[in-house]
Amino acid sequence: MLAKSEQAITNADRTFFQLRKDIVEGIIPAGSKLSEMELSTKYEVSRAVIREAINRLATCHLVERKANVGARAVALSPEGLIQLYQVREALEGMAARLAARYMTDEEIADMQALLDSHFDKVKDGQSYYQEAGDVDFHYRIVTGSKNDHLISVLVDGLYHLVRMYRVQLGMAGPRVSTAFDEHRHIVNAIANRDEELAEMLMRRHILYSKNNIEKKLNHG
Amino acid sequence: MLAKSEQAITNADRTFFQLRKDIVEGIIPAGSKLSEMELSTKYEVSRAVIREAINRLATCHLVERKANVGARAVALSPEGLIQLYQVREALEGMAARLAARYMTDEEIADMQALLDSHFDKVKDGQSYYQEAGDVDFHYRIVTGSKNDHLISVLVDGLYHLVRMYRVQLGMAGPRVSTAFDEHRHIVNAIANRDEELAEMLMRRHILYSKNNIEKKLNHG
DNA sequence: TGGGCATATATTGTCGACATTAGTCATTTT
DNA sequence: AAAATGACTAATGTCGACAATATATGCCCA
Repeated sequence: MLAKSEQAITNADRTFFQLRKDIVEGIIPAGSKLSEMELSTKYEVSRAVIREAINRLATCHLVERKANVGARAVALSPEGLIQLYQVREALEGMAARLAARYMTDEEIADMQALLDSHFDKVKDGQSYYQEAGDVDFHYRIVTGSKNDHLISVLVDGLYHLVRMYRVQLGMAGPRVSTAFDEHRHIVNAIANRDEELAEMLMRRHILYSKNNIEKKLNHG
Repeated sequence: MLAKSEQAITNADRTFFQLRKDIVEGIIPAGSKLSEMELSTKYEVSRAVIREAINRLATCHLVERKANVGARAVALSPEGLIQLYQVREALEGMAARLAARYMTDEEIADMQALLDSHFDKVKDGQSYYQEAGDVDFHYRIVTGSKNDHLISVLVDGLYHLVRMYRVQLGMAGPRVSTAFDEHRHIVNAIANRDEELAEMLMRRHILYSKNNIEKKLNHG
């Protein structure tokens, strides 16, 4: 996996992570109401802690809050998925461009080595590539942009929503080997310091990925 | 001005808006510490309300919070400005593309009328165009994208940081008439439903705008 | 005299109780 | 009978006090 170095210090941190996990994985059903009282007994913390956790989730767009009414876990919808991937395309495209500009030669070499190890696994027929490897790859590109805003919006925000769609729609799909080739091409563009191509390839990659999930959403 | 329909319901809302304004406008100096006790007496609300407001500001990247230590207003830096505009370029470029796809003919006509009225003012030598008109223009494009994530990240997040840089670096600069022409070209591309061109022109527009502020930051 | 450790203080994190608001249901009035 | 109004209930919003943590101060020891 990847070390997101997101370690909980305070109780509110722990509760926030736990709540986020439960929403992303559907333990708390999408669209359901989040009662502060109920959750405070369930997670064995005070209401203030729950409130802070919910507030943080609201800024991640994982829950929607209305004043004096309460908060609900987000509902999944085709429109939401499309909008999500539109933003991903823009931001990760820019991330790839900046990665081609700012990543060190060493970081690029590491990423190439990572892809090689993924290739071995894919070759052996292990197809858990998508969930772990894909995330790892995109994570490295994004952090390689060296842009704190980009990193924050994607890693702290959108990626959890993406995972929520993937988990709750039961993604494991094909597109493993084809996605692998796309990753390889993107890394090559970055290694060549070709910003233009890196951005373009990443945008295409995201578009294909969106179409893939979209297909499942309409059929399943 | 523009009606952001951001109306305060609760005390935490009011305090959040007030605090945000004071940070953006430099009344609370950039980089200074935000003491919860101190602010609770100053704004005449309880610490819980201040805490919630600060938490919200943290997600806007207007303050940085460390557990058990406290929060500080963000510091302005050349790197921060560059990173900010890198994200703007990606997101607003995509917003222009989506606006060309999704805006209604009526919305486009309204925007053209808006530009006409701006043109009259610029022609008369009124140069408060940048602050009010520019914001209004970009706001319409972003909302025209019909993408909630895009709207939220830009309007609730980045734009306040952009304004913070502008205000605290004393922007009023030239680039009024040239920016106006750029706006006109972007609207034309949207009216022609030319997504590709709309995105490209918007990205160029943001780049020029960044270079303009960057120059001031290095000289002033 | 300089560095490390223990104490002291001030700030943040957490909690339970109270105030206020939204939503519901029954009652009343036209 | 339908709509409006009023009280009731259950949730969120707000508060002040207590607990836990980090920083500063001063003491002790090498």
